[in-house]
Amino acid sequence: MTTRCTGLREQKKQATREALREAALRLALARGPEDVRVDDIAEAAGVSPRTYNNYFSSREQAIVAAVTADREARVAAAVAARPAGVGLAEAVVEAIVAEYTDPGEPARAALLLVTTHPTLREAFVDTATELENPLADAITPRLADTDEHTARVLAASVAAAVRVALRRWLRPAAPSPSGLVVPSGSLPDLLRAALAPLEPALDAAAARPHR
Amino acid sequence: MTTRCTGLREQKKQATREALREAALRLALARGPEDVRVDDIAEAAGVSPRTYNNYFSSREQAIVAAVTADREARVAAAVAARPAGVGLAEAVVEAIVAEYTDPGEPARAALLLVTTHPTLREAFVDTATELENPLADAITPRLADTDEHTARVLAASVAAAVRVALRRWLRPAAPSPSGLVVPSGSLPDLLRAALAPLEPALDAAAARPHR
DNA sequence: GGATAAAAGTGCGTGCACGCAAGTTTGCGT
DNA sequence: ACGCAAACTTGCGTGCACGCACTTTTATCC
Repeated sequence: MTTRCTGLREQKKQATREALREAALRLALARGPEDVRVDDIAEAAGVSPRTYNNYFSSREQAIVAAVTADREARVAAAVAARPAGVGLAEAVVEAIVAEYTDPGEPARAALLLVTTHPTLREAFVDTATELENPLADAITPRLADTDEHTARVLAASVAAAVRVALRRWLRPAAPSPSGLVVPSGSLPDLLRAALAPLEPALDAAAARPHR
Repeated sequence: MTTRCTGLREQKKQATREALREAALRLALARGPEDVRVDDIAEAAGVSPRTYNNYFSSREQAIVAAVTADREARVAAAVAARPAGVGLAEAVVEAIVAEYTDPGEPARAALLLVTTHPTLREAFVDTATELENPLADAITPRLADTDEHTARVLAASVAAAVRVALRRWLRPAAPSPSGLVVPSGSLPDLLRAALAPLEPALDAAAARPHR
């Protein structure tokens, strides 16, 4: 055993993880998220309750994971896939926006469930934190000095900005002091707006500034 | 009741909060953090265990709060206090570095306790998140367009960078692939290094770029 | 191919976070 | 000065996260 377990082992692990995610989401959609016990999820997935806890450290995490799937990996892959010529900021922003745009009909109901329930909202926002590591790995080779730590800081900042955007998106139209209620625009717009302030930092650290 | 409760009420609340912090730290220093029960902290502070939970949502949070006190407010105040002429990036960096430098002897033992124990380390790192709101309020008036949301993003990014620096500081000399172990320098240096990549973003958004 | 080590699953016990519905204190209006 | 409403405290009950020790499964090495 050195670095990679490509065998049946990892395969089964992903299978149970997905079974748990799916079971959690299905039950939450059926009875509402508050009336789902951990034991129910475990039983529906065919594992022990203790095993459930080896995969997810909170009930909400399991439900939300069914919606977010492995978004982090896809974002990281998308950033890595962009040609080296394009600016780092643009690459990151587009990768994230693409990943967070409406995934189509099936997930619609699940997303409504998540956005409706406050506890799930917070868990959903927190999933953006998991972007940090994959994103750091993806942007490291694009930096001027291939500095591990700079990449970490930038990735963490991007993740933080995404969280801000998500919170704003989920905040149901806070009344402004001027009396107007801003209807908090579409998620892609909010993401672009939240990431815009970070673009100078990203391009300043990038290998070849985009102009 | 409008906005401020300046009376005896708020005063007592802060008193119990401090009593809980102090009790938690004292007990943790005495027996080690693992052997401190929530009931003990509550009893030592003279409140019910349930009340303890109204102030802190985890045991670690109470212990760590004794070390961090109300650091967030001081950082925000320090940023607000810097003259308007100086660059935003410099103001923020100096305020944070100043706040995270060695506070002197008394807290030394407590900090050792926190850095020693893994569970407390994580809680300690997480306290940096609380910088977000006060910091956002402090930098809002210094922006070119007094945009609430830009300030939020920048503050969240700064907080994220601080967390990265703290994690790196607490990481006990990870062995590098080249065989060398880097002794992970002093905290002020790490903070400056972590915040450096964000400086372009901060100064780009600032009211008057510092040069 | 069987022995052996690593890893995942499981049962149990403990401490804890938190909702809820009282009881108690504080502050304000008249 | 009195009383009322809001804020804080408390006890209780429930579900849950997680450490620990143990069993079962999987991968590797001779």
